[in-house]
Amino acid sequence: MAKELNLETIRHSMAHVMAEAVLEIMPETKIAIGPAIENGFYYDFDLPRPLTDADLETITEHMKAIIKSGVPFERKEVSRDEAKALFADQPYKLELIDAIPEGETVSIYTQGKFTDLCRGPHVETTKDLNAEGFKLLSIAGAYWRGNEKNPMLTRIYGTAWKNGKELRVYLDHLADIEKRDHRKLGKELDLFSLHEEAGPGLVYWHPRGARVRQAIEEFWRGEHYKNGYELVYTPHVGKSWLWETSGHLDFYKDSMYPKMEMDKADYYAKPMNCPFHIMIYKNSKHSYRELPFRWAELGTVYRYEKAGALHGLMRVRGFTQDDAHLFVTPDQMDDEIVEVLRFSLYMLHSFGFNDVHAYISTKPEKSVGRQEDWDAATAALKKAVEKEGLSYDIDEGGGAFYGPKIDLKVKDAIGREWQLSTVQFDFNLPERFDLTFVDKDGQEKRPFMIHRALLGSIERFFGVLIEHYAGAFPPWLSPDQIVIIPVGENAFDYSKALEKRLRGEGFRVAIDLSDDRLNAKIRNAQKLKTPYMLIIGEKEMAGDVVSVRYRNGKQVNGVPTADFISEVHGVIDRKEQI
RNA sequence: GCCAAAGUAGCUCAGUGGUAGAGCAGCUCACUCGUAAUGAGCAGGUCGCGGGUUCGACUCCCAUCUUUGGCUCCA
Repeated sequence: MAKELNLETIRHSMAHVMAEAVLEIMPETKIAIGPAIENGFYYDFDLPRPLTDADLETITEHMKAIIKSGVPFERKEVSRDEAKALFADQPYKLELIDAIPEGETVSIYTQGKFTDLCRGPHVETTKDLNAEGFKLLSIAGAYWRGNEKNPMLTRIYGTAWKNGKELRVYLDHLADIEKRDHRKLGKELDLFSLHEEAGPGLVYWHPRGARVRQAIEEFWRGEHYKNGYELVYTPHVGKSWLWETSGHLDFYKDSMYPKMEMDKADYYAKPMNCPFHIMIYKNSKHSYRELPFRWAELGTVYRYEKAGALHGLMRVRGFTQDDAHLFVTPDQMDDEIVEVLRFSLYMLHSFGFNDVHAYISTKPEKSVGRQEDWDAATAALKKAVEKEGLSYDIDEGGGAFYGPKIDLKVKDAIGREWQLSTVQFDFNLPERFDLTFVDKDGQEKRPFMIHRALLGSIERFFGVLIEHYAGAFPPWLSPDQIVIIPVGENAFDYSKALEKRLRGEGFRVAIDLSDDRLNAKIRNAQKLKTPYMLIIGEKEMAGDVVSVRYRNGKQVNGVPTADFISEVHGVIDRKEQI
């Protein structure tokens, strides 16, 4: 018996076993498709009634029995008509059979009493599956063939592994993901909240969350000045003229907050910052000598995301983009792209993301702009990515209609990918707003426009940071960098003076003057994941020293206060994690 | 928007067709404490919101809002 089994084959076979189990329980079920996916499998069903978690247990029991019965998976090639006869009472399968291209073999797999239309491959017998190596995870809705016009089927997700040990490792990983959930940590660490009664998808930054945001923004602004950007501020609303000209009203009206009527004009909350930066550009005539312009703004935008799409900080209706627009002459394009990319990587690394992968998206079928501009811009993107030595994939035809782009995805501490930076060419807006500059030859020419966001949205980026660090931010980002914990009341005055001294150093300092016992104070500081806890009692007061408890439990006693101060300055300046 | 589940105190959750309960947090009092929860007491809820059924609804039904898991979408 083949022992080197492919996980994908195991998972796909597991999906068939699940379908058999579901049919055993509810024979009138119509089956759709059941592929292997990353970490597991799913199968879509058209069921006679909704499922409950109890059903998952029953299905699991049936699956275990099928696995233990050790029946073989038998492949058979059949004609189209035979297949149709076999699946006469399975409408979804009939549709799939019709979709198989002429000339392609139609194959079916049978295990026990269950036969499925399937290309395979499968394990030899259900004995190759491990009854302890799988778990049904969730029930969800899914459109037949992924089209929202089609009926909604019930999808059961499961995970499957070679054995129970591998399954447990994966389930531990899922538990880790749950522990890092930014919505949970946001509450526990008192960072932010959302209020359904005040409007879904709108974020309230609490003082502790706002401190993190301020640290992010302060760094962001400083680096932008250093890198040749100018910072601008623009309004939050604008007349419909802006969005008619930009084309947003045509394409995205349904995703915009509805209009506000005022003085016989229609105003909209901005879903994008671009037209506003363009207004600044259009405020005067520009010479080639002035370009490039690099204008950045932490611009808050509003988009009416569908109710079901909202998710914590990751998908919201009001958010702040770390946006910038570059207006460049065609011959500045290559250098500017290289610089933007280098800057992006520097920023991502500063926040602790060192595993970055690039995705270049090229011209889609429907697009605006000249072919030679698309070619040049796409070539510039590729060159820049290669120059930075980034690994990349090309998504042919995946660009927006207005220009090619690079997206940067980072891997977090537990290997999940998040898309953060994006650099996009825009051949549309310069045309629509008739942007020009006067070139050397005295002719008016069209500048290139590049949109870019390094962090994406501050809200989402914050969510990613929370999950990446599991709430234990590096000191430069931590809401409280230091908490002072007096052992007893007689150390209160000294502790307050110390707090003042440390604040004077620019540190974010908290002090625990509650009447809790020392143990409880440490526990509370630990739960807030404060990087440095200073225990202050008789010994420390006597010698101008501090006893430092790090949040990892490490403890160093009797550190001269001045030494501690310079240690923390160093860690913050170098943006180190401790 | 679609499918499904959920909504009970600030948080985490129990509970029942006869108008609600715990732990933590909060407040008060006592203890003044040396490395992950000191003890006692008090207070806190029109059980998401609106209808209906019923002698009686937090519980059953309908509608609605929101949240969660997915699907679709994501300029």
